[in-house]
Amino acid sequence: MPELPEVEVVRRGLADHVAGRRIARATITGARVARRHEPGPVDLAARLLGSTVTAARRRGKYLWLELDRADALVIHLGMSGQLLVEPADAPLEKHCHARFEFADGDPQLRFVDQRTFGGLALSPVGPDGIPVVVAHIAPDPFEPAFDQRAVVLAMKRRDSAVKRALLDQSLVSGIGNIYADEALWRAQVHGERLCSSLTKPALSRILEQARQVMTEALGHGGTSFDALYVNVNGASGFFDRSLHVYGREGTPCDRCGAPIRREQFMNRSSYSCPRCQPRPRRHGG
DNA sequence: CTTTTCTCCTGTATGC
DNA sequence: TGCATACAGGAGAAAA
Repeated sequence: MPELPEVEVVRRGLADHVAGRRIARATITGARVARRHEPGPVDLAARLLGSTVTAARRRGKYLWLELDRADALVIHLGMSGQLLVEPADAPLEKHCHARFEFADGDPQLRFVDQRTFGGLALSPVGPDGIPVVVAHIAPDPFEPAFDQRAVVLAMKRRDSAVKRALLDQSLVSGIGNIYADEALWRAQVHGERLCSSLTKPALSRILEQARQVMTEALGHGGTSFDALYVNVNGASGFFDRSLHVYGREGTPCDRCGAPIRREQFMNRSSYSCPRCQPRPRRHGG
């Protein structure tokens, strides 16, 4: 559920409340949250002791805390991960997997994750400033390193559905199921159209719409459907009120009035307008 | 190499 | 009321 705008909201919260502070104690429980850290959660916690957080950074849906040491603490929220800034005496959440206490006292930072698709890892940082465990992810549309022309060319060469390409983080990062559907509605393209069947300007428009809808969502504090996605203060964004297709099966299209349809694609729900986004005829063309 | 499918997880909603 | 099932879906491993 957290996609680029939601992760960026969390990153800003970390920058405001955690940057510049020294970790006095880390408590990481359960092997799963630290599954990307081979030596395990206890070792991970021990290695963080005494480190000062120098910055909070992001690429796509990946977050990391830059530290005053070689490695960065990489965090992925997965489906349901939350980073919460709270006083030490706040009741412990049922699915709290990590707690960070700082040398200057309250507030502390907690990683809470119901479905445990998220996780923490320590990673060296490459010369480009990107942690090596994040290096396989392409730049997101908000980065200076994002080269839209190159992404369009890479998509054009692909023999797969355009929605699949939008969700492929090695092509362009940060886009998830919600914003992919919203971008495709705005561009008036069905997600099962093959990339290779779309013109370069059409592919370019889709990417533009993706960036645009994520910009707007960020301005609204992100999208939240159930209380799972929240910022570091536990508050939900309200961009869900501005969605045109996602989660709106049967309601009239905001452009033409046709009832929004829901289809299965890649074992997930896809929402689109049957009139504005006609299905491809045969092989996606 | 490219592309697709499977798997991980738990709370909530729905159906019989 | 209870039990079973579907669903939410990011990302990496595995398979095709």
